[in-house]
Amino acid sequence: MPQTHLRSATRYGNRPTMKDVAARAGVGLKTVSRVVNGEPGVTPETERRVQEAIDALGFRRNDSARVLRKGRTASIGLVLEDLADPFYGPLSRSVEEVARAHGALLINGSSAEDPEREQELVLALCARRVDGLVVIPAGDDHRYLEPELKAGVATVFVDRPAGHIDADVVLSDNFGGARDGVAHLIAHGHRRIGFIGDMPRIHTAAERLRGYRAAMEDAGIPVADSWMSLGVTDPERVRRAAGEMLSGPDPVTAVFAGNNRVTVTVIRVLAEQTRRVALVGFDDIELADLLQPGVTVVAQDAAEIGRTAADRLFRQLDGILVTPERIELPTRLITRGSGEIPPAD
Amino acid sequence: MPQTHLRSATRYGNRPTMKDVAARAGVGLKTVSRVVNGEPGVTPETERRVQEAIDALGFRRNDSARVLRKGRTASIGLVLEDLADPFYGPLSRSVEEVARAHGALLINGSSAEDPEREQELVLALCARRVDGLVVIPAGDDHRYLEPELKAGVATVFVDRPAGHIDADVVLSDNFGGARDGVAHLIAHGHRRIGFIGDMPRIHTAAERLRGYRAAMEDAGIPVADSWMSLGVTDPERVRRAAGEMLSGPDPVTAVFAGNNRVTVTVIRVLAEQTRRVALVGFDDIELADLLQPGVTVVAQDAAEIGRTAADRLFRQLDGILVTPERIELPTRLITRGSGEIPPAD
DNA sequence: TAGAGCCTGGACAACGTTGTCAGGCTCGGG
DNA sequence: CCCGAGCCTGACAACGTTGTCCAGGCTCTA
Repeated sequence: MPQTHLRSATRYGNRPTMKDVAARAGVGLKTVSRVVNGEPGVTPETERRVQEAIDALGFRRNDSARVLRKGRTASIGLVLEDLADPFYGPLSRSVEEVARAHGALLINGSSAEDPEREQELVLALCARRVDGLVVIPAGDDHRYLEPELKAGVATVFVDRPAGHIDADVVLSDNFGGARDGVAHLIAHGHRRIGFIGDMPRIHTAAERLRGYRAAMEDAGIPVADSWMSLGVTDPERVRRAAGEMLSGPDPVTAVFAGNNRVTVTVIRVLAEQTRRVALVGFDDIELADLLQPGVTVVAQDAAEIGRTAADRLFRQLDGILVTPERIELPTRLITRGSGEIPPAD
Repeated sequence: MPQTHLRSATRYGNRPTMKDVAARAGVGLKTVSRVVNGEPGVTPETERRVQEAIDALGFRRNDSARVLRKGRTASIGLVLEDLADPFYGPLSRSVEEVARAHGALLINGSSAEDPEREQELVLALCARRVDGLVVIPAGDDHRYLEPELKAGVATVFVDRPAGHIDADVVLSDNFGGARDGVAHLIAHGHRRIGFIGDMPRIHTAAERLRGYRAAMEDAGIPVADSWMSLGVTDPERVRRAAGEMLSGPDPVTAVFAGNNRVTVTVIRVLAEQTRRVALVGFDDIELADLLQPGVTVVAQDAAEIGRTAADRLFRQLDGILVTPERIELPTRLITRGSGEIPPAD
């Protein structure tokens, strides 16, 4: 019995509880609770005594117990691909900002594009009873979330729709953006245009590829297989892919890069070329305007996407929304030079 | 009484509890707990029945209750300045990676360089009983953390030391890095070198300024006041500051930029100059090698800093460390061209 | 076949907080 | 002087889980 007491006392390294504060202030437990939560009905004198005890003991309310009692954690989870990616930093920050406005904290997790890890993270967040989830999906089957949705966990998907479940999704107009970007190249006289992008099993990559194809078809240009390189993002392979489409029997005069990582590598490759090759990239990159030439991109607004998703999440939590929706945000073509280079052949 | 039951049932939107699972499986509550936690002492047959009930009900353990009971949350907090800053993304990611290896989740918070907000965030994290804290300080007085430290919250400061308390800190060798960077300019013949940095009340800024002064003094070069611009980071003011030191009566032939944001703006200003001015920046920036000329920088390894800090945090949690230490990580001078431009005067 | 020992399962308290409710006090009016 | 209204205060249960402890049934051996 004394042992039990000892253990409980060292539990959080001797953290005082409301009971301790109450004892020291000579009041009841509930009175302490009232003071801590700013509830009315406490005499100034009593409040002063309690506050004194709180300061003296360094008391800090235990939110775990509070959550258990109240059922709301005032925290939301954000599962994304990789926080180190410059696209996700601002996105995460804007989600945090909205959460903060609603008094909630943000728990971040990186899935590293691994579906299993995504599920693991999401379920861990659910076990902590986050009030809501913003998920940038890595996998394409999210039925494992059904019990959670039924239990009332607000959920918004971002960047790619959820697989096999009906949920809100906020994303950029990947198709339209890519189509416009490629059309821009065509408008500048290009016909042999290369495409380097991620695996089509990734929704954004598939949509952008579709946009590329649509633009080419609209212009009546048949696409050669050698112009497309899919499932390629690591620098080494992008380098090889770009090299091939630039030197083949039917060399391209322009390249459309499917995402920011690809764009960066393509810039490097093009810098080594003697021939001038046009480039439009999907996603903006920092300092793109300072390069020679400036890099023309199809930009998405990561912060705006995050804000929109988080807004929707909290509206779900307020019980305002019921029907899952798909929200597509427009992209913006930013011309800086690289996309306006005329074909050299 | 029936009302109470109704409320409890709708608490988390009808989330099943171990009690519900136990009832459905026809076993005791504790048996469910054992199955969920993989504890021994359950027949395969019983386990099967329990597992079935769990799946049927979509049960997910409530970690809030678990935490309350066990005293460990398996989560750590990271308070930084701004997750959208390219320096902090990789840092956060590497902290997350270490946390993950220890089975912990990461809660992120951005202080926006506001001391009050920092404190608010840190205390909110403490109320949630995070096991540990990694803090990039915004304020310079952290005595408010004393009760927490005493209560056993592991804490590591990053980038700047804690104020008025004794705690671990992991940072770059800001002084040495800046001194080396400036010495590099001096070695290339410069004598009139400008310095643009943040307010000296920020530790890193002060250290870098000290490094600048040390390098100049080592070379026996007296520093003119008009060469130094402190407390300047927003583009507009950097622009003005740079303009002044480039056009004054005693114009500089080289600039040392105190952080990544300053560097970017200075690059823009220099690009507009006819005269060629040398530049070395503190912090690496993306694509720095693709610019004309490439940007010479003093680089810190954000990921390594995060990893080191998180490692130390968990070592504290394992009870291995006792004495707070200051760990300084080396910086690396990366020459790319802009720092090797000879003085033009 | 009886007893010892092991294995499985369940009852119960506790973690720290908050919602409910009732008791006691003060104050003013009749 | 008494009574009711209104304000403070505190006792108590409950949130969902896990640690402790004990009971009952089984196996194995003598």
